[in-house]
Amino acid sequence: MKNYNYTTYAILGILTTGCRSGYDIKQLIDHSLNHFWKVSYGQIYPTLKTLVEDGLAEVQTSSQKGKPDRNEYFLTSKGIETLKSWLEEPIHQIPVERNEILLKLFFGRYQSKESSVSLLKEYKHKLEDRYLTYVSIEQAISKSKDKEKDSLFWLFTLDYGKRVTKAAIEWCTSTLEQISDQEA
Amino acid sequence: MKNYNYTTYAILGILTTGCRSGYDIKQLIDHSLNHFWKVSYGQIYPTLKTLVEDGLAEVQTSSQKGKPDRNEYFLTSKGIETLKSWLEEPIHQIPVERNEILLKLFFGRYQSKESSVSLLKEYKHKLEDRYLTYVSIEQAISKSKDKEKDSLFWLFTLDYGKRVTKAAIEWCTSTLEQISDQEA
DNA sequence: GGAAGCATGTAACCCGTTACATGATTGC
DNA sequence: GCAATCATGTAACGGGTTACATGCTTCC
Repeated sequence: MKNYNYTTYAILGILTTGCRSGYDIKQLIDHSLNHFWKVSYGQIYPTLKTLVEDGLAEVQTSSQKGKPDRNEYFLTSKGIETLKSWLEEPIHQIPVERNEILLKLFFGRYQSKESSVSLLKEYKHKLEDRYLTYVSIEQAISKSKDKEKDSLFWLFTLDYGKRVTKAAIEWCTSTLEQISDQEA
Repeated sequence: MKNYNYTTYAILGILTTGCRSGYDIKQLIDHSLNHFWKVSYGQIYPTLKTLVEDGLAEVQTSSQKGKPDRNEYFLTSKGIETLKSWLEEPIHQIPVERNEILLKLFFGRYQSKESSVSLLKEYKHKLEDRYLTYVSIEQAISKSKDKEKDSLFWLFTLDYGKRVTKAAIEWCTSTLEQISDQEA
């Protein structure tokens, strides 16, 4: 079986959730996977094309009144098999997150104390925003009446986001304290 | 002032630490920045070339007995200015970490319970390894007699790695429990 | 009249990894 | 004799973002 990149598997997976068009896929990613996965239209449309070429999906163009035509994609059984076999594959390696603030802090000696402090404060603020976003998405999923079977798994990914973000916020607090205490 | 990519700033920063050659830079990154930054030779050598072209650094080729020639790079004052002004710039956005295991879990409904469990266990194991690596690097830095002024900042970045990794490990434990409890 | 949402798509560009090429010395 | 370490570099490829192009409808 041919190997695809992660983006292709992500799209394959999203096609199982009821999303059908490139536009739908983008919406779902932006609203539900955004904390650990991003995809642009520049990837989505070409990928959908190759899915069809490789027989993993089929297209159907539907006309709608008042809206542009939609190309709707449906997984074939081959598509479902490809997805499932990827899901069963072991994880290759945990990614190294490139972190701009750590890079700047690493060279902190060449920076004023004030500058390090303001970078950290700003970063902390962004993390706090992110945390609140996670909480609100979590509540939206928990409250939704049509408890899909997916929702448990979606909550797991949000829980990950919350825990890791919280740890990062605590690190900001601790680091800010240490920088302030230093040669006070 | 021209804008460069992060890799360029990373290399600019590393040149302040006493590393002089492309080889040295790679060594330092692999040993000290590896938990939040990676760079390959395919980036280092071309970048060093453009640093010289843009007047941010100067080269000096030195012959050594028993070893190949080394191209040693030294920052110019323009290079130091460029680094400093980047350090003072605010962070643009916190990165979205692409996470393969979250992507697979997101589609967990199409996967057997056993498969999700084994993915998580394997992931947890890798995180635990990573955690231990951080601890040992931390100890090496703390014990080193020549306490450089950099070491405090280096320890900050390791602390970040430890905290975030620990949170991720705890998430694995919690998620594994929840999957096991489910329709037991 | 204008913004926002729906909808699809391409081309240029940037960035990064991998594989390849070369070659000397040291230690097992 | 072989592996490892030191050392530099390029080319091909893969992946991703951004900007651009198009155009209709609905709501303010």
